Amino acid sequence: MADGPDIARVAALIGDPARAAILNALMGGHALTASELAREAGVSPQTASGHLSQLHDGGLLALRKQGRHRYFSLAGDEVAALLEALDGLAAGRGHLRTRPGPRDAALRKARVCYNHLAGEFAVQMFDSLVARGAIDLSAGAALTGVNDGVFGDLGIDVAALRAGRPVVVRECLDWSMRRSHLAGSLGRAIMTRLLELGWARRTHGTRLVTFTPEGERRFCQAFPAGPITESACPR
Amino acid sequence: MADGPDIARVAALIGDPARAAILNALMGGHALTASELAREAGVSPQTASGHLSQLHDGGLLALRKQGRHRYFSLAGDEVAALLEALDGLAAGRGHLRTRPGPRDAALRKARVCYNHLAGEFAVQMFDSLVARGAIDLSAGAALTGVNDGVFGDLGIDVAALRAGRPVVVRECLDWSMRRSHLAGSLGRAIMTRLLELGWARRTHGTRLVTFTPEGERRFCQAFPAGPITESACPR
DNA sequence: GCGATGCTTCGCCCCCGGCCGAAGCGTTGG
DNA sequence: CCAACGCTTCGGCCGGGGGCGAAGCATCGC
Repeated sequence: MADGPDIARVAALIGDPARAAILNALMGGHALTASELAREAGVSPQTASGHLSQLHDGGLLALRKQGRHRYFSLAGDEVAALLEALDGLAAGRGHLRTRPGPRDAALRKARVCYNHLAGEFAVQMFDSLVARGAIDLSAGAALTGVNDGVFGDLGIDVAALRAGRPVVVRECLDWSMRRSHLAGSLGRAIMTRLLELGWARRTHGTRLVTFTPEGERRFCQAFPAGPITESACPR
Repeated sequence: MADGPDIARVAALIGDPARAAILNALMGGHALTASELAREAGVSPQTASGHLSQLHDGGLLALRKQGRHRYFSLAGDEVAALLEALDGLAAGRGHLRTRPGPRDAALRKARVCYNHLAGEFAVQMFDSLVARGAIDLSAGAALTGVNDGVFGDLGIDVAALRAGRPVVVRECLDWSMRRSHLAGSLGRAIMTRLLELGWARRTHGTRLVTFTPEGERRFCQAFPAGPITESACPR
């Protein structure tokens, strides 16, 4: 009667409050040390250490030793995508840890999802890229040649990305919107550039991403919303 | 420190072996009674009853009382999609309950995902529909007008589907392939027709879907693979 | 070398939660 | 009405696993 992969093992890993808090903290994209994660989860360093090795053994976390520190991060895009999906389902079922407030609304607009952008802005960007034919979805997400120089204008070397890794573009189901946004190495590169260009800033220790007025204008210019989509941008 | 939905609650629900077995059984799409699910999970009826109320309270299961039976089914597409995503991650991390065998390969080709088709065939169908412009992904998945009469030929009344429910088309990330396949009420309708037309049959108590030689031919004719996609069909 | 810091391992406590036996409740069928 | 059946609730058992204190290893700075 038991066919298919062992769901329970993975789900049980995420199912502990302390471990879930750790994973949630790592959704911010920054690699964090064991002690930082312990603080984040509200448990002692020993306890956190145990949780971290479980998550590592389970394949959910990547580990990089550096001096006397051990930096943990999510094991990859798929893990982040799964956590987003869980977020979505939990939110839809009313399982909230905090009451929805203004902070929540800001998160829906723009936030970090591991290493790329999520939220209304991210969905608009994804749609815009698809609409202009930069991304082809007819046989899995793939980069086409056409992009009207968007990536070049942003200062992103697409050729270098292609060379670097096989998977450049990947879909990730957004938590708040129920739509795909851009993940993969391209998504990562864009997020990086948005911060470098000063269009948006991150709030430390949070997944929150705040666009400057100027940055928002530029963003909407680079990734215009289609006629159907309700725009995340003013006017 | 706690922002966002309560992931742990949902994950913990799935994280128990008995409950995971129950959910897995319900991925077959059929509504099952409490005792059937108890047998499926290998626990006593009392124990199963407890698990079932937890899953129901948690919003993962839908319940329909009928006489002295209680029929349980998955609460919706999103739950099925989450379970598929978990399957994928677990498989990728080598968390398998059974050794991969011929049965496994058959599951990768075609299987049921709650109420719609999944596997290579399903991905090919999705790609084919996108390529011919029947589904528009530029702003979330939506049905266009164009469909070259495919749906009509299959005996599916698209207008009636539109009227019935708001969401007609939805993406679901495939477990074995890492690509989207078609869910939503349209996906459900197509699955139903495939069985009614006798193109494919289900193996009882499994998620397995087997196409007849004739059915496979017809299917590939109705949903031809693009030039890029490696075809699930012979030749 | 020494101590401080970051992290892990060990040992133990303890509680949460899965599990089943027995009993209770509702429905069906005679 | 009673018996059979499906399912749930209650009570108690028990194991797994999270939690921390204390000690053990590494690494860094001096």
